[in-house]
Amino acid sequence: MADKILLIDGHSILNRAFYGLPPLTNGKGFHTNAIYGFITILLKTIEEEKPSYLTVAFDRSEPTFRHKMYKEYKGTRKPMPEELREQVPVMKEVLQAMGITVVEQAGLEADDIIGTLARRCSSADKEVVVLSGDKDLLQLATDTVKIKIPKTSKGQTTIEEYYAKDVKDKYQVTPSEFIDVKALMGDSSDNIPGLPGVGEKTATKIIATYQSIENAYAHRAEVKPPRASKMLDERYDLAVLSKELATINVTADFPFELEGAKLNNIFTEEAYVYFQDLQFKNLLPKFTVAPIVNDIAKKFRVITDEKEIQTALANLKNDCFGVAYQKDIGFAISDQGEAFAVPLNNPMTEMLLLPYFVQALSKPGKFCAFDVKKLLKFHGVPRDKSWFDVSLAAYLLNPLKNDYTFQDVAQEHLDLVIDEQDPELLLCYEAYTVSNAKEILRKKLKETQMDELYDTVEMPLVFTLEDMEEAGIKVDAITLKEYGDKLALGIEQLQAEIYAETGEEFNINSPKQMGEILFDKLGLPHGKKTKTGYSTAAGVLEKLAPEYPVVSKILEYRQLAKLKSTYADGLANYIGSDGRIHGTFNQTITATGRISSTEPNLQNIPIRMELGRLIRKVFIPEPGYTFVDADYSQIELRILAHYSGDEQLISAYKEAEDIHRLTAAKVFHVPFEEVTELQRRNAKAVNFGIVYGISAHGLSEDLSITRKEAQEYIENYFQTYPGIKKFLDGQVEKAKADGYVTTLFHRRRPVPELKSSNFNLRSFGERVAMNAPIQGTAADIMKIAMIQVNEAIKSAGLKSRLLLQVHDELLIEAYESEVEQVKEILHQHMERAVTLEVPLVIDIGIGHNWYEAK
DNA sequence: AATCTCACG
DNA sequence: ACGTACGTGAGATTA
Repeated sequence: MADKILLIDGHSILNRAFYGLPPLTNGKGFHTNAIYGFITILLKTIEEEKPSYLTVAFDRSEPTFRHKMYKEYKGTRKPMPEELREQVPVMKEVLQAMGITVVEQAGLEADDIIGTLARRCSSADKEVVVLSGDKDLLQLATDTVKIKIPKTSKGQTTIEEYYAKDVKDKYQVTPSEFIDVKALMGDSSDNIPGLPGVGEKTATKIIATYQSIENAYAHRAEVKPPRASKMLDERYDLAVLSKELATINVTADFPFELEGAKLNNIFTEEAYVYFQDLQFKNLLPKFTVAPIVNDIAKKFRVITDEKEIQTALANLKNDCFGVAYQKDIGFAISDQGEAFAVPLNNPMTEMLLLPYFVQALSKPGKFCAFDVKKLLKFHGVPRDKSWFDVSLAAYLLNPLKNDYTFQDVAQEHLDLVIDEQDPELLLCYEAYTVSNAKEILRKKLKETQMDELYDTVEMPLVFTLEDMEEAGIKVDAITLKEYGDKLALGIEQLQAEIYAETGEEFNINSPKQMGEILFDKLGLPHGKKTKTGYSTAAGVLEKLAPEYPVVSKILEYRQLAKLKSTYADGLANYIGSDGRIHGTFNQTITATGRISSTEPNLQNIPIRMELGRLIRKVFIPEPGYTFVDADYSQIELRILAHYSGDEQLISAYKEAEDIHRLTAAKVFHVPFEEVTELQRRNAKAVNFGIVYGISAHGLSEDLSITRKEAQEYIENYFQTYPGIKKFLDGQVEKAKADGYVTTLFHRRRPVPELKSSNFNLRSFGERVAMNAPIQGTAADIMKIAMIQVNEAIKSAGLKSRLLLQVHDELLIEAYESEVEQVKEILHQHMERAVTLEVPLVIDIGIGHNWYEAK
């Protein structure tokens, strides 16, 4: 069989991959989706075709002859999005690292290179396969030149294959006639003018009949329809030019050595480095050559003998240890570049193993770990020593990641790729990574001015959160059950009524079924559509409720169903044997620096609606204790007032004036005393909107007013408080210039969206830049307050305990005789956590359950 | 696994 | 001409 050569149209495949895949980035924020898609399709095609030679052709960035021609007609092309542009040079480097020849030539487009190579190779008796995303290349098809075009439909990629006869079958014309068809119909994306009024159908018919533009012109009088006949006669010049533009040059002059394109092993060491950097983890196993000699693992040991464990522990040097513990696996300790693991196995049970772990942690010295809070849960692990939590440092340096793993830290900060399957060695790697990453992370924290934030806020907070998780909150299981039963009754009742009124039994929890019943069957006017069907969101249904009583019942059903599934039933599952719920507070989740709460989420317990709010009655203190609840009054607006330096706002807060009323008076130009309820409510919404990064659309949606009115509110607001406008604009400017914004305590929030070519994403980035410093500073202040409140309670030897944080609120289970002292501590440390231009104020509530206390 | 909906600050 | 308020987590349905 003749040798086969595969020719790839680089830009068109890269383009397809870019638009066909969701945005992917490596840890450094570099986009990788186009390269990934290209490599995937490249591997698939090599697998299918098994070519002996391979070449990828790219356009050069300089304008080519044909580009110059279009410019006279259509101006410039749409620019390539930045997210794709940055991938092009790297794509070429990756191909070169894989030993694949890349051809690009000034003055030639990739099409011309491929056309010429296809012609030369098939003359040299080679089989030729062309891979392109562009069907223009079909003009190159012959009996021995095959064109492959990937097509994506319904998420499935299939590759269509065309020899000359397949082109004829599908398009009714031969490959060379295909040029004339395209020339007649034109192609706006390629800036080929074509003949006005001639589309695909007409063009195909003309060429199928006359074989070429020239022959059609010779018979122009007979050409049908008359419109085309006329155009051919009058604008033949346009047709000729179009044909020139549409024709791929197959006789271009450029050097090419076939032997240089020989396809060898593409999984080279050089390529491995690129794949690591791009984080194509699933492709790494394809590399069979041991790419990088990894001698770190040589320093790892697995110890099972108890005597040896003793010896290893005794031999630890006292400086800085890395420690790791994995449930059901064991623990590992790293010391000065070495590491050993003590696995859990028969006969080493957890009971026997834990004391060794605690013994190791009780040695003098400093300790690094990936999740210190988790380690503190083990009985006997000392807290009063120097801990360094690597996950927190990694989070501060980039708070946008979905999860934090020590493998990612090793790759990003130590340039070490860990591809280890053995669980015990993996544990050694973790211990090794955390001990070795400490210094570099400290250095980076210092460089970003976040070392103080780390040392005085994030790291100490670990202990506060662990105290809170250990304390848990008592829940009255019996009352919770009764509450659930009551909801179940209501749900049953409403369900029956909804079925009766719609005349059908369906799953009310299914938005799909509900949409069909409401909008198709009953013909109610539908509002927004989602990508899968009608929207049945509360906002849409509320607009219909006054006119259609059944919709109100659906809304009520939804409310009850939510309360039952998420809260009544949901919370019951988390009540422990001590009658308390011990949730988890997460410190490395949010982009802004807030903490989050999971398993269960205790930060979204209902309060806004009375029926939901009742559930707070099941959260109760121990006998002899009382709840003391403290929340910051308008902390975000106060931070905004501080940042803006606006004298009116600052003095209003100093005088404890009603800020929403003041805003209403200014924005609506009425005397302070004459502000109506509605005006105050609207002004409050504007104040909220400002904190979120105001947009006229968002505000109009929230207030059910027109965009124009919302725009006027906003303009009046900025006129009233010019300092706020200046501050918000400044944040957006800073984010554009630096790529991030910061809080009062130097916490960073990167804003990569501002670089996007997508308008919506960019607008989102602007709102983020305005909101993050405010929300983040509030989070910082609350964290500082929590640490201080918790410490003050403990150092005063009180029995009272901090239980929950809900962003601007702290809940304390206070021993009854300590209530006054606790209130004093809360005032002291929450209101004085930081000194701003405006006072910080808290409101305190007291009660025998959370409902009463708030 | 993705989508929709809805609970909170 | 476009389309969203900022930040979260959980349950139910559907693909």
